[in-house]
Order: sequence, then structure tokens, then C-alpha cells
Amino acid sequence: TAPQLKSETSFTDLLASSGVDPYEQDEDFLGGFFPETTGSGLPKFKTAQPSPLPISQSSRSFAFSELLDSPLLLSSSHSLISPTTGAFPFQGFNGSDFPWQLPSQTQTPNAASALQEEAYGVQDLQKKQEDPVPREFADRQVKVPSYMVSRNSNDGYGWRKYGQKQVKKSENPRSYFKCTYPNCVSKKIVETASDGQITEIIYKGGHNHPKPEFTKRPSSSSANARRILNPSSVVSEQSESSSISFDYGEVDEEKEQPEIKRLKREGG
DNA sequence: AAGCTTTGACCTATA
DNA sequence: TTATAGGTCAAAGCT
Repeated sequence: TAPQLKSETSFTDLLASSGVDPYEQDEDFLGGFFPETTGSGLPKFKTAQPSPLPISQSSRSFAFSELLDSPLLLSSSHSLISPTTGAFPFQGFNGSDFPWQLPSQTQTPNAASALQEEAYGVQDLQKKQEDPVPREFADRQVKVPSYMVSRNSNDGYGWRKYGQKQVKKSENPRSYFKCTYPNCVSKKIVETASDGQITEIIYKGGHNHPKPEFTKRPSSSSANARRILNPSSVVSEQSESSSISFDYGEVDEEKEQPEIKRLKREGG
């Protein structure tokens, strides 16, 4: 039962209600690293349990318009990916600039390595608290604000696209990516608008390995560099609407993402 | 040559 | 059982 999937909270509210360093505990709250020994032979997408976020009690989602006005967004989103490392801007958020609250330390180091440098929003966090969802997500999915996602695959992990599909629930096509790390089942779905802007990113599953320091080898970096240097992809995320949510397998994303729908239409 | 993307077909889940 | 939608496979092509 999803109570108020829609209680929106401004981003500033979130900031006010949290006040804890999100990254202190770990990096991996989305699709991040988690021990292979889940203890119960968890299926590919079963990962460590989320933890009740200390975050505000009414923030299932928040208005990104607020967020867009946020100074932290300005400072970060304007940063471009390093042409040499491919690293992106969110580093600056770590600890101090990024007041969101992430699942806390009670978890396994499952955090969002994938997002460690990218983004974090918390829309459905509260759900963790209200839902009877056990500590083990049946099928953890995490949506990431596109504007925070500097790159399609620049979250520190290596991703390989294995499919693309136009889905009904969205007017934009979805691209499916798998982690290129051997035996890693982590996946992510990136929804991209016709103009190339990322409108939504969903992380599924966690990495069973630490984030590699170098996602790409020099030899293959060329292809990557092309994308990194692609102005549209770099700039796009800044003003993109999006949301983040934790899906436990039942959340109707359609309902929780009114902002996306709306802004997508407005923005073209 | 290796790794990645593209893309139509195929598979699976759900109503 | 059938239709539909979402997700995945895998051959071909590209860098």
C-alpha cells in the first residue's frame, strides 16, 4: 500500500529536515557495492536493506523547481565533467554541499556508489519508513535526478548498453545498461528525451564490487570521451526535471513523477 | 581487435 | 488464451 506517494516537499524542506552528512556512512545507497554474501542467496536484484531515513517525515518527493533554484545545484550543475578523467562535478557534494540524507549507516556498504558523485534526491525515502518493506528490497530500484547525473555512464562504473525501448509510460525512449564489471548484475535504465536530455535514471540492483578507480581504459576512452564532450549531454542534466525514488517493486512511477511529465511537456 | 552501440526479435509478466 | 508492455538477447556495425 502506498499511502501518499504524492506528498510533495520542496527541496528546501528536505534540506531543512535533514542536516546530516549524507555520505559519511558510505557510498552506495543506490546501486552501489554490496557484499556478495547477502546471506540468503539473494537474487540478482536483492541487495542490502535500506534504512529508514532520518529524513523528513513527509518527503516522498520534492519539487525540483525548488531544487533548480538551489545554489548547490548551480554550483554543481555548472561544473563540467573533467575531460581527462571523466569525473564529474558531484564530488563537491560529498559531505557538505549535499544536505540530502541518504540511507544511513545501518546498512551494508550498499550505498550509492553509483551516485556517490552524481546525485541523490529523496522522494520515496519515507516510504521505507512507512512501508512494511523489509530490510531486503525485493527489487531495489532507484531513480536519480537527471540533472544530477552528469553522464550516462559516468557514475564511476562502467556501463554497457544492451537495449533501448520506447515504453508507453514515458514519451521518451529508455536505454538499458549493464555494469561491465564481471559478474556484476547492476543495471540502470536511462530515459532520454528527444533532445538528448536525460529525463530519468533508474538504478537496479547493486554492484558486487567496489567502484573502480578508472572506469575506462585509455584504449577505450575515446568512445567515452566523445560522449563526455558532447555538449548536449553535459549541459542537459542541469535543467532537467527528474526525481529520485526507491522502488520496491510496486511504486507507480507514473504517479510519483508528475513533475517530470509536466516539465517534459513544458520544456518540449 | 576489443569493446561498445544499435536495433529488431524474442522472452516474460500481467491484465 | 490472447494482447500488450517492458525488459533482454544477440548479430551487425562502428570507433
